[in-house]
Amino acid sequence: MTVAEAVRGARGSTVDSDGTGAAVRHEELRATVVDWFEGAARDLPWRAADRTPYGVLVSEVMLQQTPVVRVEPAWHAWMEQWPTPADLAAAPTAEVLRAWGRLGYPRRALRLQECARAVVERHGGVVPGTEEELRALPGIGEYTAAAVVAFAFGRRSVVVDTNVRRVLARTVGGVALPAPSYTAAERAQATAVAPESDADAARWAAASMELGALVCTARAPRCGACPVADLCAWRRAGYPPDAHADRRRTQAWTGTDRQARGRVMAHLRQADAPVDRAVLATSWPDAAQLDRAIAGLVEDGLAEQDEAGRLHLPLA
DNA sequence: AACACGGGGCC
DNA sequence: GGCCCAGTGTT
Repeated sequence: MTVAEAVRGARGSTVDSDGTGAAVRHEELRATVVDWFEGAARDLPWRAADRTPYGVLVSEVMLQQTPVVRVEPAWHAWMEQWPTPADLAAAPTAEVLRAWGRLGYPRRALRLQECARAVVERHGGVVPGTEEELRALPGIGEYTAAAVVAFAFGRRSVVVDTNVRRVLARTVGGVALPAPSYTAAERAQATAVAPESDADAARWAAASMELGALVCTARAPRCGACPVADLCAWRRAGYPPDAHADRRRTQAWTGTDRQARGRVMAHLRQADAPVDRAVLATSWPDAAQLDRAIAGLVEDGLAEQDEAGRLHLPLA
């Protein structure tokens, strides 16, 4: 008998302290999703038995807004080149930015190296295991701190990423999608659903994320393959449509300052010597926009100018 | 609370 | 061509 079956069998006798049935539903939801995860979990390298907290941390930072399929090869190369925080801390920043490649949001790479340097300086090169210490590191926010605590250390935390938000919005909230930005109410809901024990909380975190990534997807949810379809509030309500569809704005891309920044970074990554602004101008037609991009990159520490005004990636 | 911040793949 | 992705830091 699986855990979920045991829970379902015991449902009639389960104490329902608040009279709403919420405790029972949470328990059944968790147990069913965790059971499903046992057989459905992807075999990702940062989940391997020989994983390190540093490897988990690197994967989490790379996964901030970048899909798994694009992170996996970059993660392998990164871990081979810099297996420990001390290795990353000692690397030339230009190499770090080149290894980051086209993962996007290169400031994350900068912060990841700053993070490694902080780990060396503050924690003797050992990734800390509490949310408070992790949150104090560059590039580590609420989500990543919770994820490292759960996935690297197996301790309780409330891990809420875009997948978990969607799973809870649907199964518990009964709506198609969560609000455009993360709300305090969602945090409270996620906290209420999270199991008490370290091991159960860590399993639920991984399993609920995986359900959102593989089944309860944003675009075309595979409800026919969902282990919790029969207790999903959204399904029970008849799949009402997204109520904030009008408030979701799509990010412009073509012709934007962001694209100009990306173009300059791509040029600097492949250059083996400082690049003159006139050369960069051949790859971006709008001079004012190019100047803004360059100024922004220098401001962010992603590029530097030599005495002749040529651009290059930060050396150290 | 609202913005800025990459890039690629899929419908 | 719009939408989405294991978010964070700043204003």
